[in-house]
Amino acid sequence: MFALIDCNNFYASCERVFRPDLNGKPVVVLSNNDGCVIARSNEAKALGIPMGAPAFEYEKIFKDHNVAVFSANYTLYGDMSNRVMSILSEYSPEVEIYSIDECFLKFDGLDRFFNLYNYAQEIRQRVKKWTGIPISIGIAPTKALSKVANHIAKKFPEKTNGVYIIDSEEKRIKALKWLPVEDVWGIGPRMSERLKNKGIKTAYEFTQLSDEWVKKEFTIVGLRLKHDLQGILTLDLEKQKDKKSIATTRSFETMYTSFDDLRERVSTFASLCAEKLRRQRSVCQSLMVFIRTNPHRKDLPQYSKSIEINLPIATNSSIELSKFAIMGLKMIFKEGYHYKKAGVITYNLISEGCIQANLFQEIDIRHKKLMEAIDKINSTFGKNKVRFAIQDPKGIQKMKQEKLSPCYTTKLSDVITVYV
DNA sequence: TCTGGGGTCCTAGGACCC
DNA sequence: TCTGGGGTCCTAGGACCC
Repeated sequence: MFALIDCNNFYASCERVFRPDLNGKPVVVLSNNDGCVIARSNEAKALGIPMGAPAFEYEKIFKDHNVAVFSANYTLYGDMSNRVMSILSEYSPEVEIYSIDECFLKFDGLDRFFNLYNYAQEIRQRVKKWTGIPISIGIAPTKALSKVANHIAKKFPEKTNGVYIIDSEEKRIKALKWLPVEDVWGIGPRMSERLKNKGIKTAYEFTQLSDEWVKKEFTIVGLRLKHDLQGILTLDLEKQKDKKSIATTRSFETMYTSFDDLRERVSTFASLCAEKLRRQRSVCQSLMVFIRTNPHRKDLPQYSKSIEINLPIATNSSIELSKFAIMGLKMIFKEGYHYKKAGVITYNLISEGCIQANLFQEIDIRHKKLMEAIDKINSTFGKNKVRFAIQDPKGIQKMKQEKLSPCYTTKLSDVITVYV
């Protein structure tokens, strides 16, 4: 059996852990630049605030209903996620961390010794007690079905007490007949539209289609999903693998028109990518730089361009990546536009130990030591303590984050104070 | 005025090989 | 009358996830 554990309204719940006064009240978390709503407490959902809603369109609702609004605090969410995952890992040797707030556990043979429902309730209580984060658990013979079970647990919290198990054919069919096809994991807007055109409305009807048709229309991906939903074990736990691409992209709070401003951003993004590469001990062989104007500003001329660069020698040096990213920027930058977003994406990643030398260029071995020193200093004394002169010279805030909460769990000066 | 960021996998088709 | 057969690799684009 597989269990899918999912944190309820994760980012909103993280904020609430340290603000218990917000329990029972609507809470939303906004994306970078305080742009869109990316997490909502149940109370906020009940107010009709949709996922991805532009914040400025909902300001009145926020105000009228006293909604607690937060800027995304990824440092906090990342740390809380680690805490939750480490607790979950104690309940099974086979774990797949699927996203920041979701985790699959494999319960092989566990049902011979434990009552799975009680076992799952114990997990829920421990995670809640040790971290303050509420979770839901779905258990079923396959991954796709555990997703379905989780959906049910979340939809009917009173009836299920946050745990639902699909352990019989009757329950499987009942669940699939209840689940709208667009809510199936792996069926997105395109697929569900095509299914609806064919008259398919529920997950169950999807599983009644012929293998040939599903494969023809939705490739092997769709077919695997169909089988998994039928209870045929198709999707297994996946091992934590190195990332195949690493990106740093941002929208700006204001629009930039000068090359120098973009150069600062792009070199900072390249350095951030380099840091992430070093953390996973990878080097990249290629990078892409893109810049674009604000597509929502129909009144302004639009421009969007990207360029890919193959590096002569694979690297994770901030200096090298920054140099090539700026080189790319020079080739695509055009005067006269208001730029709103830029990014650097590194790909064709290989392991640090497998760098292929280049006949015409030597690897500067000094970079490796320098990067090690920089990473060490920054991890000991705090982010960005050492950075390149080209980056962020005045330390200007480049993102709108007006409602940022403290880093309660990762910064000593932000630790919560308790008055007795 | 104000609209996020970071990933994965699969396929078709072109270019190339012998 | 009437143009072989069997491969690999790469890339762009599309779909999906959170």
